[in-house]
Amino acid sequence: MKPAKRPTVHDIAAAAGVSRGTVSRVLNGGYVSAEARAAIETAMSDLGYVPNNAARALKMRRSQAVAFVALEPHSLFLDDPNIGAIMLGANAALSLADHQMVSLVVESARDTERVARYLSGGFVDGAIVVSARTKDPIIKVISDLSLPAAFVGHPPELDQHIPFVGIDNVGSARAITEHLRSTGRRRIGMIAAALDRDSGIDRLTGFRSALGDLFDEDLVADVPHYDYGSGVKGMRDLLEREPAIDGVFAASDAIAAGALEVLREAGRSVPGDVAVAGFDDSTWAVRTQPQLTTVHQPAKEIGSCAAQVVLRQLRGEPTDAGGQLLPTPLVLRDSA
Amino acid sequence: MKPAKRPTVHDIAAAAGVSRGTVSRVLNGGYVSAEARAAIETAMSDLGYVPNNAARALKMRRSQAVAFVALEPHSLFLDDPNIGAIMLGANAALSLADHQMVSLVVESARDTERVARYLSGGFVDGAIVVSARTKDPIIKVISDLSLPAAFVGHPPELDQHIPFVGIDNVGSARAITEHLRSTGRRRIGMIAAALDRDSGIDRLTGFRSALGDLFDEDLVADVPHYDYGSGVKGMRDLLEREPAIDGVFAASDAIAAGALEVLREAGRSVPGDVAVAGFDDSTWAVRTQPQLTTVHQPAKEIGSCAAQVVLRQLRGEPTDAGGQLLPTPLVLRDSA
DNA sequence: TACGGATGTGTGAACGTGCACACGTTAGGA
DNA sequence: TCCTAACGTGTGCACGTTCACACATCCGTA
Repeated sequence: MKPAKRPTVHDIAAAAGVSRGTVSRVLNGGYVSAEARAAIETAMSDLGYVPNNAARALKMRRSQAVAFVALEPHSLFLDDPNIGAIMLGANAALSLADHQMVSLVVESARDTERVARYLSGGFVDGAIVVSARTKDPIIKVISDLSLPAAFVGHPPELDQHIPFVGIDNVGSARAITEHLRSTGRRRIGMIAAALDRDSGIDRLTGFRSALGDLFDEDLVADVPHYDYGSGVKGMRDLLEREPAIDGVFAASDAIAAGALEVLREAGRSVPGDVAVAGFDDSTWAVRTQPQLTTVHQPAKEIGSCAAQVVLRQLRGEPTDAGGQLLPTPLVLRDSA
Repeated sequence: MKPAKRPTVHDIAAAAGVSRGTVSRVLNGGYVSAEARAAIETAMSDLGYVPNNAARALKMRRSQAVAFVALEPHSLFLDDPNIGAIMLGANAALSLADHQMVSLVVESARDTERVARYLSGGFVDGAIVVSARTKDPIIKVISDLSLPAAFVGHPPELDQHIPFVGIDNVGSARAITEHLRSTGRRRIGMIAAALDRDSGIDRLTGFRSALGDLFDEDLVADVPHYDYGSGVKGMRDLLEREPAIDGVFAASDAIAAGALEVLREAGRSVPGDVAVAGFDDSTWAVRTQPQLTTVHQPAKEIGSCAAQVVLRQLRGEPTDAGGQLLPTPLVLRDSA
C-alpha cells in the first residue's frame, strides 16, 4: 500500500484540462489566461499539489538552499553561546532572499564524508562554514566543487579565494586591554584560551600589544577552552602566581564568570580590588555579579553577513575575496 | 564561463569505455568485472566524480536525509541548553544509519511556509520536530504528507498517529519534590515557568501531587520563561510572600541558578536555610555554588530515540503510535 | 551436444520538472 | 491585404540517475 502517491504536474494538467506547460507557467510566471489559471489553481488545491523540489533542483541546478555547516559541534553547541545567534542571523538573511537554510552537523570523520557527499550532491547552492580548521577536509571539498561559500570567524589560509566574515580579535583585545589600563591598573593578567585556534591566538596578541612594556609572560594563564571551568582554573593560577594582580582580561565571558567566582571566594572585590573584562557580550555578561565589561560580538550580524556573501556569489556578483571584519564595540558595565 | 561542469555517469562511462549501467553497478553493487571496476574507479577519481543526489533522490524517491525542525528557535537556542544535545543525539543516530540530518530553523510565518515547501519537496524522507505547539501549521503539513515523523517533548494532541518522544514531567517533578520533603522541609515553594506549555504545566502538576495537603497555592511563583532572569524574579516573589520558606523546586536549572543568587543576596544559606532543586541537569547545574540537585534530562538519548522512531518508519516497521517516555533519574548534588 | 545457471554488459524507459520551440489566435498599423 | 507583435498554449527534450530487460559469454553437467 503506497503512501498516497503525490500528484504531479501531469495530474494537475489532466484535472484542469490543460497541458503540463501551462501548469508550469502558472507556477513560474508567464502568459496564462485567467480561466486556465483558475482551473489549475483549484485543481492544485483540490489534489494538494506541491512541486517536487528534487526534480526542480535537478532541472534547474538550483535548490534554493544554503548549507550551514557546523564543525566541532560539541564545543560549539554546548559552550559557545554565539553559534545560535549566528545561525539565527544567517537564517533571517537567507529567508529574506527566499532561500532555505539547512544546517549540517559534523561530529565525526564519518560525518565529514557524508556531509561532503551532501554538499556535492546538488542539494545546496552554497555553504556557510563555521569554525573550520585550516586543514579540515570539508574545505577541500568546497574548493574542489567551487561551491559558493563563506567562512565564519576563521580565515582559511590555504584557499584565499574563499571569503570569510569575522571580527578583529587582535584589535578588540587591544581595545579592551587599553580600557583596563586607562582605569589605572598596573598588574594586568590574561586568561588566554584555545591557543590552538586563530581566535585564541589573536586575542592574546592584542592583549600583549596593548600592554607593551608592561607585558609579563607570567601573568598569562593558558587554558584549553572558552568555558566556565577553564575560567575557574585560570583565575586560581593567576592568583597564585601574582597575588597583587589588579586586572584580568578573560578570553570569553564564560571564563570571566569563572574568574569572578574564584575572586569572590578569595575575598577580592570586583572591580574594587581587581577589574575583570570578558569577551563576547553573551548571556553570561549580564548574569554575573557584577555584570561584565566586555567586547560585543555582533553574532547575528556575522550570520547575516555571511549569508549575504554567499547570496552575492549566487547572483554572480564578484566578492572581495579578502573577507570582512565586523566592528566590535566595547560594552562598559560594572566589572571593569 | 561555466563553473567547470561536473562530470556525470555518462562522462565516467565514456572515459572508462563502458556503459552507464556498469558505472551505476559499481556505485550500487552488482556484477562487475575486476578490470571494468578498476577502469571506472580511476576514471572517477581522475574526473573527480560525485554522484548527483538530486537526480538520485528524484529517481529513488529517497533522499537519505531527515529534517530536524526547530520551532521557536529564539527561546530554544538561546535559553534551552538541551536543544544542542538533542540535535547531537539525533545526528549521531542518523549518521549511524547513513542518513543526513538537516536542521531547519523556523522563526517567522515566512519561514513556516518555506519550510513547509521544503519538507514536501522531496528533499527529506522524514522529520524530527522539536517544541511544536499543538496548532502549529507545520504539524498539518506533516500529517497531510504523511511524512514519517517524530515529535520531541510534546505530544501532539490532534494527530494521535504521530509518535513522540519525551520525558515524564509529572513523575519527575513529583519525585524531586518528594526528595525535598524527605529532607524534612515543610514550607516548600515552586518557581513554575512556561505554563503555556505542557512541560511547564506537567511539572507543576507533579509538584502539587507530591505535596498533597501541604500544597499551598501562595507558594507557587509563576514566571514566563525557563531562564535565569525568571529565576531571580520568581525567588524574590517567593521570599516576599513567605519569608519562612525552606524549600524551592525550580522548573529549570537556569531558574534555580537565579534563585540561588537571590538567596545569597538575602543572606540565606543553601541548603542550610533553604533547599533548592532544579530541573534539566544542564551545564548550569555544576556551575552554581552549591551545585544543583536536579532531574536529569537524557537529552542525547531523546534525540537518538526520536531519530530511531523516524528510521523505523522509514524501514516500514510500524511504530507504537502512543509515544515513548524516557527515564529521568534524580541527580543528588549539594543544593538539596 | 545441448541446456541451464551464473556472471558480466549494454539499452531504453522512467522519475517530475522547466525551458525552448513551434504553433495558433487576435489585433493593429502600413 | 499582409506583416508584425503580443498573447496563449501544447510538445519534445534535457537534467543524472536507477532499474528492468535483453543480450552475451563462460562453465558445469545431463
